[in-house]
Amino acid sequence: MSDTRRLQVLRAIVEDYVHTREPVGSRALVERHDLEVSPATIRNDMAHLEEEGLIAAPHTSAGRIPTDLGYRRFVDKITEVRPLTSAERRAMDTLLETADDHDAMLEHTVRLLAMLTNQVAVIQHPQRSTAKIRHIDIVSMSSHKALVIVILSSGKVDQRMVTLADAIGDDSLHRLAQVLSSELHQRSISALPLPADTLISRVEPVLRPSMAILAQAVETILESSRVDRIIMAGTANLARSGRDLGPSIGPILEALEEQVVLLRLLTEMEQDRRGLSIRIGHETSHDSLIETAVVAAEYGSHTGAEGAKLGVVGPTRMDYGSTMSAVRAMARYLSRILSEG
Amino acid sequence: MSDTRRLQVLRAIVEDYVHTREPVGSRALVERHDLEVSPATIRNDMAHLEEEGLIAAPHTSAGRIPTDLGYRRFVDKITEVRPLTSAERRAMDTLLETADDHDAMLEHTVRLLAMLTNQVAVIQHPQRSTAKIRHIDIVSMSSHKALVIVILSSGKVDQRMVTLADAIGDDSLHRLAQVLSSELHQRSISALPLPADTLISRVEPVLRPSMAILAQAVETILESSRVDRIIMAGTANLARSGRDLGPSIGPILEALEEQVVLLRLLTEMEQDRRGLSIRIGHETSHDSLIETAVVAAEYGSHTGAEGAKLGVVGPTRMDYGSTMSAVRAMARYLSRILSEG
DNA sequence: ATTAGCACTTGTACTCGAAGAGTGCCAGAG
DNA sequence: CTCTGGCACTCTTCGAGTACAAGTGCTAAT
Repeated sequence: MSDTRRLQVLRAIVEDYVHTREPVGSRALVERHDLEVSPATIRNDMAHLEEEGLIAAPHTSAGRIPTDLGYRRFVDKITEVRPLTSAERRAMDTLLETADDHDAMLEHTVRLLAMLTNQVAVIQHPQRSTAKIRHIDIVSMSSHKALVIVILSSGKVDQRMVTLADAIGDDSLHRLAQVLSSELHQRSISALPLPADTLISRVEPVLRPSMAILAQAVETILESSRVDRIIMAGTANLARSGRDLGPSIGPILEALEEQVVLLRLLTEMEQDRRGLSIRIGHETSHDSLIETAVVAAEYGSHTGAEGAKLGVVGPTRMDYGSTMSAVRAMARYLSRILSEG
Repeated sequence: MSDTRRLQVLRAIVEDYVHTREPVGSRALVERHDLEVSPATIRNDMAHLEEEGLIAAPHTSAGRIPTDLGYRRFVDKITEVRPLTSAERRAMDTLLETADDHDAMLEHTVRLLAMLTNQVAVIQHPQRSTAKIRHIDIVSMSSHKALVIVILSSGKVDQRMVTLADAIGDDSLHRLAQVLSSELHQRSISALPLPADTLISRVEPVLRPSMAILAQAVETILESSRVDRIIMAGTANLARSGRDLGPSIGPILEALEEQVVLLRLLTEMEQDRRGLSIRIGHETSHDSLIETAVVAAEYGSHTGAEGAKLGVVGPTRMDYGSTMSAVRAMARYLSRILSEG
């Protein structure tokens, strides 16, 4: 019992099925690949593979298609990550030039990834739990309204409008900003709650009510800045591969729009030795995603923030080789740019 | 020839078809609506309506369905905008409470609109051509890197990372920010290019190369802040109404992701007397949207910025009455909040 | 202007049968 | 023990044929 040939057969089945989207039979298998044995032999191997739960036959008289488990083994044992083509390299370099601010960077990245893989691409905003406060600004918008702006070490800027207790002049506002900024400088955004009492005691009594409001606003900003968000691109690609995705792509789109689900999934996925995290079919443990696979990789990990991921969501019947390489390359590329910037 | 009855018939056809998604025949028509004439009479009317191009028969022996033109007349002559239900009112009020910053506001709005209408909702970032610069900040990120932050009168905050010509201390950076901020204060963002020479002459020679870079950065920020963007929600709803949208929703999703198309469409749509802009089918003059209709309304127009729109994109076979009312109510509501904030 | 009746058209649903694809198993050869 | 050829069997797919239902357009009568 040639064990290596069985793997070959599995590989051939996955590749053919990914290519043709049709169940693949023993005859076609020996013809398309140069396995130098007869169809009957292949049939025996296929029977074994079926026993192992790696492939399945939709009908008695149809060929076999890989199961989730089959894809899993294919990915684990067989797939080699393909190097990027020069066209893909070039696309990434163009990305660098058009990189504007932090958010635009992520957006361009996710779009490019969607284009490269022809699938839905997602990217997590970097978790900034290790980020620090770099600066705080307050800008008067009208007599009682002001905009509180918090700048983090990661380069991210968050803002929030507040209504002050009293009409406050620009000078006092400036004073308040200075106190906030110097008191909280370099404070980790995960160190909550803020020392509101200290902050308040640092300013003249007349400013104290407003300072309380401002401190509260900063705290709110920090809290919501720890909430992860996901940017998505290429949902149109879902429709194109709709044939693979069961009856309707509606539930999938819903799951994707419901960022919470995807976020949790991305977070709990662990990287394998190749630096990739892959979930296939039921492994996503989410019913709507039962016919999809997620391929993700961490990026920016050496900048201190840990665990932000990017990846793609596609049908389980996808070209894992090129998807994996695209995702990994993208993650590395983005990491490099972020650490340079 | 009772002309008013023909309109009644058209209305009935549209309503039935929207409701049942099936071609509607003369018999069903007289039964479901209490037109007190016989099917034969209705048939005569239908023949007239067909001549006018308002309805069409998919097959000789099927009922009639409205054409784009039919929907158009229905919308123009017949539909009355329905008042909101109390549940909808309540949902909008909840929205107010969760309104955080400017962007979150728009995002919540578009999500709510998607939920209310069960369709894809879109909202244009307000065109800020009339917005003014309120404040400019510069925050040092590392020895040569700094973050330029521009705060606009609309409350929007834009930022951009720059690499300075020389290592510059916090004091000098602060000085540069002060010059920029005071020189450009209240300047309209559409007044480009900036008076770079004046700005540069205001600082000591040693800072001038960096000032040139900063001025350039501010200009870039202003330029890109004039570029409109679209936020979208509810794409999953597209899939659910997929039956109405022809062979595949792929091209539609693509058109929506391609924001440029939608942006131009929204911009050139003109409001009717009811404060609504509607394009039906071919009126969108975009092939991928041939089976969709766009219902939009301007918001925030009395705050000075003109022409920002929000709306929904759905199948031509939609419930125009409630969609129109939801869109209009949402636009008014958002306008009110924006003018208060 | 409206109505009743009727012939005509056409899509839909269903059945039947033939064709094609692929398997599983068995017996035999290396 | 592994591989192979052969063969019966199963099951889906596809086309043709047919009956049926829905709905129209027309004509003649009111």
